[in-house]
Amino acid sequence: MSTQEPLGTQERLVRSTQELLWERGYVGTSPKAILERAGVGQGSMYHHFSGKSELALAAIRRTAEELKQGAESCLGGPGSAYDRIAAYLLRERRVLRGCPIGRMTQDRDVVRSAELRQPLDELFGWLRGRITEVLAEGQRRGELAAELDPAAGAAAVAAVVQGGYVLARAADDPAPFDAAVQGVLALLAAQCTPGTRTTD
Amino acid sequence: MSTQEPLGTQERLVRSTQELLWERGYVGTSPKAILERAGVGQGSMYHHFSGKSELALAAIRRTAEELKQGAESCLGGPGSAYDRIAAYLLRERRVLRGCPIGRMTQDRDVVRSAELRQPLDELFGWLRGRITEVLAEGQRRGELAAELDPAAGAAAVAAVVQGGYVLARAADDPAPFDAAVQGVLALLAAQCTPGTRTTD
DNA sequence: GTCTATATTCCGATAGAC
DNA sequence: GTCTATCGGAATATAGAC
Repeated sequence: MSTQEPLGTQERLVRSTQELLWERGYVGTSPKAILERAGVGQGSMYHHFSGKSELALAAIRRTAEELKQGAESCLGGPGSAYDRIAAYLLRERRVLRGCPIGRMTQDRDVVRSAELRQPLDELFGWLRGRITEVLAEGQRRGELAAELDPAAGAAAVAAVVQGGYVLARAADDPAPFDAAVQGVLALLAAQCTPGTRTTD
Repeated sequence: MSTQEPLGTQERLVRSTQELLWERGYVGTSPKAILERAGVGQGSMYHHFSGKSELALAAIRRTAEELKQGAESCLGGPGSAYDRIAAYLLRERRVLRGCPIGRMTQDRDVVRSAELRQPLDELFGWLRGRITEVLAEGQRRGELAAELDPAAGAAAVAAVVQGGYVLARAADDPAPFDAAVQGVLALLAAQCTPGTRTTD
């Protein structure tokens, strides 16, 4: 279903910006670098976009949407609540690259702009809400202990992923990420009624 | 015990750099901004330091050492293992500012330099090890379930803090940080032998 | 729509006076 | 030790030809 025809100029600009924001952040990404990666001239960019920030907004929105789809494909899958959380946490990731959206929260110009921050807020808000739903559903089905606070548990799960990236990048090694994920999964497993886990 | 005499030029440069790295990151911090905040001329800076990266190294080392002392004052305190972890997690923080060291992991120039990354690696390595010790000690004392994996639990605890900052900054609201902390604390509490918690 | 000039400002560092 | 002057290059954008 993925189209194979050559990409338009505008599309190439957005994709180049997505990559560069991930690699270098907003402050570290120059229009010149975007143009070179996209293989277009300066005039093209300022024809389609008013400048760096508008282009970044398009790129951030696109990336956030992609992450949302990816997370939903795990969290909305089959299996018990634990299994779906585990599927999300154990998903293949290029850990040392970090989270392309989480990274933006460390960029001053992004967080200070209501417009640029909005997609981050929406993505993580959605994510915490979605995990909360999964946990609450697990409780209703009797899979998870009734004492568990779904919203707090969801925040912890989402935080472990984002913090795992930080620890891994500091160590230049994915191991701390994997350890953090195993840690929170083991804690969550202790809340499970026996026989409700497929994973592990 | 804190000295009150006016700070030397070198010291003012280091402290200004610490602040600016926290606020703007490495890429976003210019020598000019450092000089202005420190109230010194350009010549002074290049007299005491070879350039931006050497100054950043001094500032990062200093900040990492300060964070280590602060964490140790919680983790090395009195009480059960759970209490000490809780003291660390519930410590007063200016959440929306984020972690001054965790932030550096999102800075390309920092992570790519072995020298600049080293203090981050050391701090988070120490932190995970220290929390691991606390959890293992709790197990030996019979406070915590023997099934708990101390290293994995420690990684999860450290990750929740770093990820909590990310979620809070995305939302421009400390609430997700607090929720994540409560979430992981509740999961940890479920591993505790009754009567071993002072906190909560 | 896309290109090449050009403008202005800042970055990071060096030179050299005091 | 500290200051000001200066430098080569990059960042971000505008102007205007094609």
